[in-house]
Amino acid sequence: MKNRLKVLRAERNWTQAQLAEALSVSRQTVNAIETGKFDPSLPLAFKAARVFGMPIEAIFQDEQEQ
Amino acid sequence: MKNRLKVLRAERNWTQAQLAEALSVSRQTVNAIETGKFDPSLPLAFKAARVFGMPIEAIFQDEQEQ
DNA sequence: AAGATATGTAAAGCAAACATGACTTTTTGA
DNA sequence: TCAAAAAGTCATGTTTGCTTTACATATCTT
Repeated sequence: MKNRLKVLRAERNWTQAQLAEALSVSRQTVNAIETGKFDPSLPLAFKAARVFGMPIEAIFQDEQEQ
Repeated sequence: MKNRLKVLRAERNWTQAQLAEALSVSRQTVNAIETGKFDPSLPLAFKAARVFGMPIEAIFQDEQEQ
């Protein structure tokens, strides 16, 4: 699962801490997701979609082509 | 998190077991998600979107309006 | 009535998604 | 240059997604 969080954050000049607060998760969680340590839960992905005002698919991409 | 899995299944005349196989999860997992016991992971939501040929938002709905 | 099929549910266990706290490294700006 | 801010990382703990096994119930056919 790839994601564009870092880019979307940069476009808005947000820090990981600011995004974390907008999503009501910890800064470490945002960092871990950005660096690919784990995938967000579905509810968190929905929150991100709401925060960025775009569909989930525009933020997260399934890299499993299978 | 609400979902339309039961309806989408019915439209296709699929059993929970058939959907489970298409998603490569257990039948109990499909049942638990349908009955709201827990939310699917993001990768599993992507799989469902691929199986049904529609965006994640057309299958799962965030009911938190907050 | 009896068997087959579909669904619901429960318990136990594992792995992944989070949390908190603390520390190090990198980037930034005055 | 140097300090502050941002980002990265590690350890530890809790919660939740998901598994397997097992059993109960409902419906449908024969």
